[in-house]
Amino acid sequence: MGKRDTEVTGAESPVQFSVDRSSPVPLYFQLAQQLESAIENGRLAPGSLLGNEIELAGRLGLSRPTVRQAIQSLVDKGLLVRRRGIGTQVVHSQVRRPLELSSLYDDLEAAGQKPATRVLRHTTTPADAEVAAALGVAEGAEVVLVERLRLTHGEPVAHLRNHLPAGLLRLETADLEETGLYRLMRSAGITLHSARQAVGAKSATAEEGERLGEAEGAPLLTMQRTTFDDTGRAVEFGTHVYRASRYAFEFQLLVRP
Amino acid sequence: MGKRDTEVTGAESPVQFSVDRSSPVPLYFQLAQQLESAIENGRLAPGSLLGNEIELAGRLGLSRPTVRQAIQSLVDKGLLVRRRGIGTQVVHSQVRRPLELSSLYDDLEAAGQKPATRVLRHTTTPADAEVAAALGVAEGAEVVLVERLRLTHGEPVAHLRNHLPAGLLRLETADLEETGLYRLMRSAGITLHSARQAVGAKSATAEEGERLGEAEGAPLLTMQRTTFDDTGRAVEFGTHVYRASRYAFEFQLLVRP
DNA sequence: GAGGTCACATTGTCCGGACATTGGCCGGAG
DNA sequence: CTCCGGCCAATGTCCGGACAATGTGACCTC
Repeated sequence: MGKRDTEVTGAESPVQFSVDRSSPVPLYFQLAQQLESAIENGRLAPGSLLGNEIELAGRLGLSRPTVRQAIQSLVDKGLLVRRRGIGTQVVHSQVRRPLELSSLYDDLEAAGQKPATRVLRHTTTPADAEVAAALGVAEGAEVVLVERLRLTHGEPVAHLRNHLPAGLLRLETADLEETGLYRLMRSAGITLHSARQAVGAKSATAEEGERLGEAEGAPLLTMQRTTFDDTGRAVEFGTHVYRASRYAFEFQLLVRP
Repeated sequence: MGKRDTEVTGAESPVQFSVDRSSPVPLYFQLAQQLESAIENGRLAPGSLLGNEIELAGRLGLSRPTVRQAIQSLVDKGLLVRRRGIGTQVVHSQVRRPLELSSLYDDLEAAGQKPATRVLRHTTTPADAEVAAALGVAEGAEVVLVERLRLTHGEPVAHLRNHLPAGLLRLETADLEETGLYRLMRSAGITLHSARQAVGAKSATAEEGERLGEAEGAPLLTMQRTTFDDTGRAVEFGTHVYRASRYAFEFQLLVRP
């Protein structure tokens, strides 16, 4: 019950949308999802107009604010562009997902690389000045230190060194071997909010080369990251080193209007 | 005329807001700006509640949707966090600007580095397969090629190699020496929309070392970027190389909820 | 005293309407 | 033929209200 159908661009490929008022999913979200999938499937051709908001609302039995909210969420994602006096059209560029706060583990898994993790160290240690500043704890305070080697197909990809505030969550070495740190934090009820990153490059020292299977002096990609939860608390400080021959950061970014 | 004042957190430091209905600036935007500056100045303490939307609207003489729009824009920026049943509070982390589609020129200028540019090449050339694919033109089609050396304090920082579709804009070598490419494109009426980037590392070849003032084999940071305007057209394809000893990418990213 | 239950506060969702602003189209004037 | 002005379509802004969903805290019961 409570369904309404409609279409846009009545020309060649009429795309149908419908909302279910009995669903607990917000109406604007239902519409946004359907629009997004229609765009990804190509049922909504790139560059095509979306039809004016008022009529679209009328056909769906929704109000204009609700339709606008759905459209706006896709504009924020970069899938649509609004032009006053013209209409709303589908952006026709290869939009990958914009830069997310993703873990290396998820990145590799999404690429079908079957990541594996070897935990090299998992202890507590006094925070040095750098770690203390990043995590917002006193210098010398005990923090959790995790050092991991991330591999794909048995080959090392990166060396990950992370510091976490003590008592933030119960970390099990076995879990660390199984999945990524971010997933463990999320499933512990921590809401990741933002991160500050710095990406650079360096030459491998003898020790780093040994660890990663590269020659001394080989180019390495470095990343330092501090992650905050939604209360502003620093929940993680990481210093990571990637083999440049095996990994590069790829991402899409949008211009904030 | 048409001003209304109010405050939040009537406790110690009453923060005043006011909107000017005679201004052409949207009301929600006025409020958002005032909230943002209050947060940056610390007049709105990190972690403090913002007071409920209905009362805030009433005091300002605005409707709740308008107030919500202002708050929402700051939530999107990562400055505020909403919690249903609780209220809206100020995030208390050092929020720098999130990753923007900025040019190296702007980055350096913002850091007070007084960037200089030396144009090494500025011609047209047939597109090879890689450039043609990135720009969406036919292989062999004529495209504009610009090679620049970016310096600060007389020292090279990066070597920038850019390809642009022919006829996109009139590029003057003199302008390129004066400012960044993105600024020139924007002032030519091009609306930058999104970019796809890949960041990696490599060792300097003899030629690269020569150009950048580094030894052969020195670590370099590489970036490839394709930029699109709001119609989805590729407007620029760049292959850049940075001295790792002088430059690193720093940015903040937000979790998309 | 401990536990659960209920009221309250606050944000989330949604509606229907009104007017302003902008960009393109078309017709008329020069 | 060109240029200018006005009309039209579409999004932008704003209002006032209504009900739902969700944490918090106090109250009540056991």
